[in-house]
Amino acid sequence: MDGFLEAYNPRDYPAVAVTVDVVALTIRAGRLCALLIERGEPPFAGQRALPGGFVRNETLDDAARRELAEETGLADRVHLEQLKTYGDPHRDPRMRVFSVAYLAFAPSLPDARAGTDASAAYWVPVDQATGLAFDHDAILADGLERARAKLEYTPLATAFVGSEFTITELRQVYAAVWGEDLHAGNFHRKVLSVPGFVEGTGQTAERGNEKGGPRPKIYRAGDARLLHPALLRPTREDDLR
Amino acid sequence: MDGFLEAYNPRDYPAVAVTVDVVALTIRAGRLCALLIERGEPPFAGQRALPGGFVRNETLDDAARRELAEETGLADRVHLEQLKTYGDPHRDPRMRVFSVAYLAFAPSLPDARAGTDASAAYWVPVDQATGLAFDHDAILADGLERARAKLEYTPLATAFVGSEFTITELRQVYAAVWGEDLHAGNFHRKVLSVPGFVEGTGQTAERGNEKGGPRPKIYRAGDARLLHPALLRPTREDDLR
DNA sequence: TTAATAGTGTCTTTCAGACAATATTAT
DNA sequence: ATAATATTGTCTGAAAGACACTATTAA
Repeated sequence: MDGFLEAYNPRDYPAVAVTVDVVALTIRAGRLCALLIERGEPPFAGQRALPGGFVRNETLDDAARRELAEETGLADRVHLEQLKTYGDPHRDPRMRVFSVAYLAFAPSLPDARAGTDASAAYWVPVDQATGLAFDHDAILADGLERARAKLEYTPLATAFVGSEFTITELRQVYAAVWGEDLHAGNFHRKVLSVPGFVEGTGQTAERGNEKGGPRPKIYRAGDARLLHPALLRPTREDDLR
Repeated sequence: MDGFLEAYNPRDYPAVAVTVDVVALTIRAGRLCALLIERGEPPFAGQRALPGGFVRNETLDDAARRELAEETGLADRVHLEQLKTYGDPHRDPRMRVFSVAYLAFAPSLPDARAGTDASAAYWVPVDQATGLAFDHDAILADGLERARAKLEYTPLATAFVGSEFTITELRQVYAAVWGEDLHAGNFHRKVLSVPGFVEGTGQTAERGNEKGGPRPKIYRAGDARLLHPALLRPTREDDLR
């Protein structure tokens, strides 16, 4: 960082731009979905991409929150964290663009709306979110891996459900994000045994499951920031080497 | 990302710069140390800072590796990963500068050398690495927390030692990074029980410890990319809420 | 009545951590 | 000889995962 700025004249260098792109995830109908926009202009016109935009005179966090709000309306109640920065020289064919990617967890939301720039915005199941513009396939993949890992040792699964929820809803979040079913009984006991993960409301749901069964108890998110002990994914040997 | 670039003229916007800054960590004499440079020019002249520099026509990873090599000579055998990007509007008083921070783990190295820009470069114990220029105190703190967490579930402690090492050396890495001693017997058994963490060489050290004791066996890093089960830090209750 | 679910109980295996024991080596 | 260390052994309690069981509710 030293030296160059003293002699730095912006006009001497090729222009660079900095954007934020957001991997926004939610769960709809039991499936993990990502927010995508449809590009109206070249390059990649007509192709899908992650929502994002130019960073203005604001912090990076604020830029990400603003972009997300433009597409979803909702920026409160959404967990947002920085993911990674992508800056390969030719990731954008027009000029050098650095993209600071963010990861967002949203509860089930009304349909997305088109932002100011995008011609359309909608939630897409992540296994169908392929062929994205730029390097957005890779960004999405990194976001998914981060999300899967974060469910293990943080209570962020609660960011995918409403402020009040049942243990079964929470389990369905894990199942959707990890892509595999969890044993209902063991999951139930585990969640209740982790201090601060959830706290009871004393209330019970109006009805049981559509297919029958007792009315479940209703919980709120607790005050834990980390799960201890963690809720580990079933291990796949291949991931380790 | 959509829209603005079509109408984007660099001359219409305040210039921005993108740099990389590196949190390079090593262990010297049993203490965790960070690489710092001394700034020669204002702002923050004479103050210490993280090594870093302007991103050229190269990937971000390459930029970080180049900057690190300028200060340490050594870029091989160094683990390097992206940490986080810092872009608050006024983090640099002169202009808008986005810094992509990297985290590096190096084995014990010869003294650092001054890079092209810096007037001096040296390893400083992390508890004495305070009062840095810009927002580098915060970047260093984020890097340390990442390093501490990574030792738990990855074999990256081996990046701090030579290619051949003893279990005791590995334990001293954990002790230095986590800032607390570990029980020698339990640590020993634990490391050997995690598949792929270390593999024996069949060799034994020339001598035992200076103060006596048997000659320890010598190990190499194994092929695991993740530790399973993980080697968890002693829990501090406060960290959880 | 039937079938599915919420929630609890039990058992086995694994693992972390405390502590002890033994053999080996530098001084 | 002494003292420190490397390595292994033993024990206890926590926790994960498999499985079984009960009570409750929708259809």
